[in-house]
Amino acid sequence: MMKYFQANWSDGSEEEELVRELLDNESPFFVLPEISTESECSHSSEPPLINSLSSNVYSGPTIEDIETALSLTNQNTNESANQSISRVGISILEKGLGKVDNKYTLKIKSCGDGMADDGYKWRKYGQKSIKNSPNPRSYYRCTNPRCSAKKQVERSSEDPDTLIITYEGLHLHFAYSHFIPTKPNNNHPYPQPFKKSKISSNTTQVQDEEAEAQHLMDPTDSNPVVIGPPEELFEGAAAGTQGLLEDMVPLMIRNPSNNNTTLSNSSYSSSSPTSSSSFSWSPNCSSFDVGVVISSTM
DNA sequence: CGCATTTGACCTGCGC
DNA sequence: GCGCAGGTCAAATGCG
Repeated sequence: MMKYFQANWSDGSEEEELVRELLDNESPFFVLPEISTESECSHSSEPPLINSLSSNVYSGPTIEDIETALSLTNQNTNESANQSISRVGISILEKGLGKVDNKYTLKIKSCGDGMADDGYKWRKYGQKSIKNSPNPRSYYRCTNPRCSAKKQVERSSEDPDTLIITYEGLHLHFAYSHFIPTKPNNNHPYPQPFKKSKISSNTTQVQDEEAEAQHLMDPTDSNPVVIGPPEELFEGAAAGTQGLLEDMVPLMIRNPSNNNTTLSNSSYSSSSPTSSSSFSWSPNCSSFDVGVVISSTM
């Protein structure tokens, strides 16, 4: 099932994008539980306190580091430049965000009993006690049937307040923010919520979608990356009966005041200055690997 | 009633 | 081959 995903992981852009999201303290994608005397997490209505937390939560690479890496990505196109980019990426990873076997590990302060909320909707599918560790590890899977991104959350044995989150796979949600600005004429600025569908009852549809994704990512295609006009892709997703974009809803609800930030802060708003104003689309923009999740454990 | 979580069973990979 | 540990599945359970 995952075989057609492999080819894209070596492309550093996914890594950069994933790193970027993991570190983006201005993004709504990583909302930490609120630090307050009321140990209650602010989920949907409170703005993230990332800025105030960042120094406590994460001492590794900053978004500026990622910006630097991304800017280098755009300014350099030849092979030597790519090697430079790779070095930057490695540098970023070495600064605190761990990467092991294509899994990204992020250590954050849990700020109480709540777990970090990265803004996505995860479904817990398992929990295991780990040998030599007093803390069990929880396994989460993205609830989007087209996204098989997973994450593992465990509490650090060294610091009970620190959560170790291991991300495996690239969220297709990365692509959402790139779709949104492309529909300025749409009456609804954001994708409309879809009626939540049961995963178990949509097996056939999911299979169809996976087949579609496989088709889109067919490495035998003459152009496996450019899968068509992005607008068509967007409309196809938005017009479909499957809630491809449904996860955007909690995202928007979570940070309604951050929508502009989300949009303007989209990775390629700054990384594609020379691209068409209507859309940023290039073979290097692999965030459009819709439905693509890179699995490192195959 | 629908959905998420819990949790024990099962599967798989790896080292001995 | 066997045992162990990590990862996943799925029935049971809880909750709104």
